[in-house]
Amino acid sequence: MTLTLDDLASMSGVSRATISRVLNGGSVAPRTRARVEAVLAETGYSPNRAARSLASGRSGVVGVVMHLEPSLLFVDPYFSGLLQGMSDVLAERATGMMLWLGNRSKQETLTDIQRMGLVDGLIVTAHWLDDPLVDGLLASPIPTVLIGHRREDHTASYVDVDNVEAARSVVQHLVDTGRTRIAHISGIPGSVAGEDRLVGYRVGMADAGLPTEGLVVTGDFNAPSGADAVPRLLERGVDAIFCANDATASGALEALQAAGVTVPDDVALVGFDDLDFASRLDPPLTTIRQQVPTQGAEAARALLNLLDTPDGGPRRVLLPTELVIRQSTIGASDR
Amino acid sequence: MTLTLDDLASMSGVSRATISRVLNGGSVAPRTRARVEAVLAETGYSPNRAARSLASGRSGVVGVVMHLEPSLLFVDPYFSGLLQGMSDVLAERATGMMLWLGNRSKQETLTDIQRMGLVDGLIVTAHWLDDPLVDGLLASPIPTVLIGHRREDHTASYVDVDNVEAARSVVQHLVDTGRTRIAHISGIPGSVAGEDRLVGYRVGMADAGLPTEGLVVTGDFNAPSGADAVPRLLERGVDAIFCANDATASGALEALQAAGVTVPDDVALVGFDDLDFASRLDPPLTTIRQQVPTQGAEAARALLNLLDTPDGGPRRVLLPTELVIRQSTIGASDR
DNA sequence: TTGTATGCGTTATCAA
DNA sequence: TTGATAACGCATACAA
Repeated sequence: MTLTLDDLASMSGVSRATISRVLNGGSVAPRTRARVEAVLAETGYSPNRAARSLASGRSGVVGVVMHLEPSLLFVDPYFSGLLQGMSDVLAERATGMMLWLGNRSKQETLTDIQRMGLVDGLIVTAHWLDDPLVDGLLASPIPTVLIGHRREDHTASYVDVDNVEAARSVVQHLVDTGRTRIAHISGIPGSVAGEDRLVGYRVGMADAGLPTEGLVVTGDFNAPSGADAVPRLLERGVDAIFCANDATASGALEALQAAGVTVPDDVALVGFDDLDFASRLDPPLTTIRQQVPTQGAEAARALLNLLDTPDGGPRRVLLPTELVIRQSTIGASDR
Repeated sequence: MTLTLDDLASMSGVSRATISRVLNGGSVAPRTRARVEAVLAETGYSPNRAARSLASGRSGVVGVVMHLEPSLLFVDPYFSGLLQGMSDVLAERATGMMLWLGNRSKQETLTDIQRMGLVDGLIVTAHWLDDPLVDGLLASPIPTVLIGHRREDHTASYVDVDNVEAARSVVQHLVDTGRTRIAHISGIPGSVAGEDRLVGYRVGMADAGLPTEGLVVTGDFNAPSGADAVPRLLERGVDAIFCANDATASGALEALQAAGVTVPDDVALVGFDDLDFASRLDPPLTTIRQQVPTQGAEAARALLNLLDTPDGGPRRVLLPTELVIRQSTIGASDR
């Protein structure tokens, strides 16, 4: 039952090459094409991937490298959102997707992918500014699109959200609602998101002519680091805290309330990510919403693009975000 | 720099065929093998996958199909646990893994996989007793291992946890601690886990000579369905509630406490899954722990096994579970 | 527009 | 134990 081009050729009275042209969109006379397509439909033929790869040098499969704790893959909606977006786009082009998770050493992952030799290109999550795995992948000849970016690298293709602009818009919102002592509990130093959001914060503060001395505390994207930072910030006198993500904000919120501070009356609070729980906090959290599936989709598109026209130079996409204003910054009384 | 067997052949002074034998474990004279392996190591040669697939008919890649509700994708550590277990085992055999998620129609997924034609076998999550996608996959010639099982099918290979025995052991624990009016808030009818756990409940009750009339309420694996069931069960007089999963139990717990019922003094409560939050409820929840990564690993092993010896008949693995006893059934006073 | 012929890099079947 | 050599199924340059 496994048909070959030769079978189809004899069935439709044309040569093998013509069938191939019909399949790959070559130029074929309309009548001939119709006849061949009829046979194609009738037989339900589907080409042998291996033979096609061998002859063409392309596999029709792209790799996705997510070097993270596998336990986070489905727990953190971020990664499943990315996968969702990617697979939608790739499916349109009948392109397969292979997934590498980060449960092995980086070097192993790298050689694995190269030895495997069955991907035409890669999409790689790059959440750390400095990551040997990513450096290795970029150095290899495999066309690669990053999700996140490399600060110093202007040759790599990437898709990222505009963390800087998002953070700046948070600060502006706080300034617009009358806050002046605006603190930032940062993400992990060395992480793309952490550093960019910090930069955006500084830009926003500078734009407003506000000081930042003593108002930045280093966090780690987790709730406890948010809670820890609160006492120090209260000592210094703040009327707003912008946290590097929602988890940090939830920890900060708990600590603020434990200290008898009212949000937002005494201190406004902002997160980043708009995870599910953000709207269910009390008060609901003002935060930044990212279109995560869109990020995955754009990365897939960028890669397909790169594969189609290898000489076109790097693709760089910076996606906008959305400020979601809730009661943690404006309260009921401001309305 | 892309080496072929011919290159290696001339470099090591043997024929192409001999190199291939060295690579694939054929019989080669020790001295010859040593010489070839030296060249292999020196050059860092790695075979062309497409050519290998074409000649051998095998791809060295297995597919993983997780056709689940997108909403579950975001909350359930179950799937990442499975992936983790699988990828560990597959990595040992240098076998690649392709992932299909459930964001497209079942029929599309099915034809996709077949047309793609580059997997040697499949691992498929089968959480519904009746699922056209799974039926289609089983009907196809691709060797397939299910996670979960088909009630009527005795030819399919599968890995599942022993839900029936687990549920029976829950009932026995409740009976052993003096409960007699034991209710069950079930999972979704038609789901493998829901139905098997219900069967185990009935078996346990029958073993203990206890009646079940009016004590089973249909739930849907979510917290609200647990909360909804509680008033009805309290009316009928119960001293224990076994919920089909932890989420249902958390809903039930809230409703019980809202009704002024003390857990476990008045009513004992049991869940299933031992998710993170189960131990953090008040009181901590007695539940069933599954070794999810083990399930994934066993599924991968079963599939590799099936690929190695296709005539060996179906592989069936039923994994044991562990009853985790906490204060929601024994309380502090029972100690 | 179509057909012919060759090559892609392995594996596997024969002989030697 | 080893070496020729024929598949494997398709894409593609070239010729017609």
